[in-house]
Amino acid sequence: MLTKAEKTKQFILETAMPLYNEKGISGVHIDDVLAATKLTKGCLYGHFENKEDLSEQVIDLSLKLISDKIRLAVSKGKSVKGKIFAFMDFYKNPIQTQIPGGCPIFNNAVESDDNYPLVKQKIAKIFRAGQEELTALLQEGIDNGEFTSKLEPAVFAFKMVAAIEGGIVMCRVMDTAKPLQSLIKSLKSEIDQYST
Amino acid sequence: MLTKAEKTKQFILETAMPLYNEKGISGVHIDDVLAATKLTKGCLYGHFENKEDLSEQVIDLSLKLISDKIRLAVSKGKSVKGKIFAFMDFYKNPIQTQIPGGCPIFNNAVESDDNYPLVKQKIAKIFRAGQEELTALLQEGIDNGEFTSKLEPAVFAFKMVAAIEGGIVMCRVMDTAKPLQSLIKSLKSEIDQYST
DNA sequence: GTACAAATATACCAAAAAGTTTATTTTAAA
DNA sequence: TTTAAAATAAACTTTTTGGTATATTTGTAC
Repeated sequence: MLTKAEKTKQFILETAMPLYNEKGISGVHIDDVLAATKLTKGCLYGHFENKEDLSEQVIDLSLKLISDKIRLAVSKGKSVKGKIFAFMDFYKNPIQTQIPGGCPIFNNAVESDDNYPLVKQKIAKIFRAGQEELTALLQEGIDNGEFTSKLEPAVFAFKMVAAIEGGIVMCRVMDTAKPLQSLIKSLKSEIDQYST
Repeated sequence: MLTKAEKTKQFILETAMPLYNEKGISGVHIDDVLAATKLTKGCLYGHFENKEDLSEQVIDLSLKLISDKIRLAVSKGKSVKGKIFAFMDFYKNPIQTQIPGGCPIFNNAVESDDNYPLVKQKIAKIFRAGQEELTALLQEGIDNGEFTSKLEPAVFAFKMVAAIEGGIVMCRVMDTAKPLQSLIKSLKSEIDQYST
């Protein structure tokens, strides 16, 4: 069981998470976190060394959370095609995202690439691992006969993730989920064309 | 001819542009702009009311600049297909972007969607106009017989922009241009499949 | 039930960042 | 060529933000 201190720390991290996802690292101030948690400075600094420490742990948590959820969603698919479709469906709603503010992987990617090399490296690792897993999954689909060998696993994996992540941002800005939903339909029908 | 004051203002805007594109609105400080321009506060505040004023004008300039460049690139295409390919090729290098730091439309989209409603609305307008133009262009290709009517203009327009913009971010974080280049190749071959 | 950990309240400090002021110097427009 | 505009230098103010300190209160683990 979690001790009071551990619970409070978790609470801070979870409460700060959407703030960071919405405002970005340089957009979040300690006072924002205090206001959101209704805790005092003394308490917060009892759990975190400084803002950098807090930021790092918040981001780590949001990245872990989203990664776990994606993996879980994908694992529910019965076939390779089912898993790929589950991946796409995971991103169906770009307005109400799992963590408010959009996809934390992508948001952090944009903010970190020129400013936070450590975060950037973490995101790069996630993207690379994700691409490898999706590529391997698609390859498995070819190997087990679900897809024709015309499907290029690495190319499709990249196109799918790039289009969905890009689509989320565009939809969020335009305040409509429709284009992303059409996009997912289109990606699915691409997959269907490669299906045997 | 531009007066000295106008030249200086332009110089400030142009010098600040890559800073804003790399660090974002909340990541840029007046001192950063002063350091980059080697001008003094007195001078800068002689040309801009405050940081908000500066930020707005810098962003407006970067959005105008990139929009103009895209339009120019597209206009060089001889056919509809040529224009679409020119659009894709415009984004061929995600590491060395037109304005250092990636695509300003997209960067601002990510930062503004939860924080800067005015910027968000400007970006939304650009996305909507861009989608309309690309959709119309693709429709023109169907109408003039370049493409088969199997091509869905609006869906493809969205997929193309979303995938390219998402691909830029992913490539920048992973420090490689290759996946985006493969993606563009793949989008071109999609177009070729719809070509008559 | 109490002792210790956790959190509060409050005040404070330091640094960063935004913005102002003014006297002086430079420079380019008329 | 001279005068008005533009830029500098430098000091200063204000506000915001991050962080510290401590005495006191609350709450919970044992």
